[in-house]
Amino acid sequence: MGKVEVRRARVVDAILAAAAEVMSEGGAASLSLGEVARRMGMRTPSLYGYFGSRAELCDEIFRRGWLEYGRISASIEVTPDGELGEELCQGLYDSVSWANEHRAAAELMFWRPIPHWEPSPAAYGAAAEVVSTTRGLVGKAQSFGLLRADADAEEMTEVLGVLFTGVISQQLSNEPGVEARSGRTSRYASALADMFMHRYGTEVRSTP
Amino acid sequence: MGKVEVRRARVVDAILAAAAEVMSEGGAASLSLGEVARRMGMRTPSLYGYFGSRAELCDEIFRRGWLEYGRISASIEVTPDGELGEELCQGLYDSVSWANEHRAAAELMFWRPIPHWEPSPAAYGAAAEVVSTTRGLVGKAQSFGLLRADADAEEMTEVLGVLFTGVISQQLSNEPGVEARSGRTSRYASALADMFMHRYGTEVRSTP
DNA sequence: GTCTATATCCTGATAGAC
DNA sequence: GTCTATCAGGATATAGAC
Repeated sequence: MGKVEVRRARVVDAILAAAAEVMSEGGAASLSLGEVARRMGMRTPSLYGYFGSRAELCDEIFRRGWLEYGRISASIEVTPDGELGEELCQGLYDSVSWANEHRAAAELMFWRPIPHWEPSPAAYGAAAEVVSTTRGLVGKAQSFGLLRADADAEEMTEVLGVLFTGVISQQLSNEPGVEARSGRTSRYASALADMFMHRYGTEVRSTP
Repeated sequence: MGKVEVRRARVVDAILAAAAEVMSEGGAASLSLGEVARRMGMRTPSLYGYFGSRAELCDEIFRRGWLEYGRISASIEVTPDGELGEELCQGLYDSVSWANEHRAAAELMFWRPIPHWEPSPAAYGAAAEVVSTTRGLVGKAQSFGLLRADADAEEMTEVLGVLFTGVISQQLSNEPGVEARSGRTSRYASALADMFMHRYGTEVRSTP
């Protein structure tokens, strides 16, 4: 990659960061190119040298958001003798924390806050990849005997999707910015993980 | 209530209906008073005779939304010999259907799509009431022996909140308008209900 | 109660000079 | 690449006549 491309990529990063900052403050729909340019010390038309439109900018935030969020999913360690329930609980916490710290991306990823905008098929691919990764982890857990072999892997993946979407949505709408471990999440994260493992796990565990 | 009040209430209803229509089409944040007035055959300033501001209009849609949605929660029948799992599954379907048919209200209720708007404390009371109703149903189910008496009622209520928020969010963001029974919801509604009952129910049931 | 007229400010996007 | 200038339109909200 040549020097110009590096420099260009850096400007793109800066634009995305400024845009995310604006959206985090006033909600995703409050994104305005004028405000982004202002914070960067540029004029609005200059932004069009890097993005074709406001929608393309949203697309890129959405795409990178799923890319980064995917690392959280992937960081759930599935090992033969690990405590899957605790890993899952940790994953819920991490997701909520991530959504707090990346509100702009999270709103675009889990809601549909921008009038007349929806992610392009290309951007949507990044989201699909995360689902696919999750599906892989479920299969792995099954092969290790941590999750019931007779349960439908697709079903478990969908159920996990609902749980993660649920906690993130509640966090963003009810107490944005409140740290996961001190907020409402702490009241149900472990309960959700327990419930999932109780239904789909193989271990018989005592329940209070 | 005098004739003028009746007439006034009817106009208020019509404004709310028009506003909901606009928001349903382009997303909640696409609400514009000009467009509302246009559809009603009025001028924008006339709306200010009924609502003090755009925010107040959102507040009222939010408040009425929770009021109406509360009827779905309340319609989950908890009877001593009823099948609670099936009632819960039906409740999930009904919620998704309701969210589809009342997209404007649902977006305001479960997301935070309008820049710089958040529900007033008064409007939020309607939401709290629904949680309280749910909590009551959980207690009732416990007293009937349908849910474990040794489980925390608050915890179960919170868990249910996450499940309902999760399915509604996924519906609104992934396939708005698609009927619940023919969409993705059909792939996990019963699985979620099963999972909840498996963990918190008293019956021992065979699981495939 | 509803209107016209207006204040004030914002938006995304483009043309073309430098 | 970035700028100035501008287009064409939108928004919420208010003042005051009828």
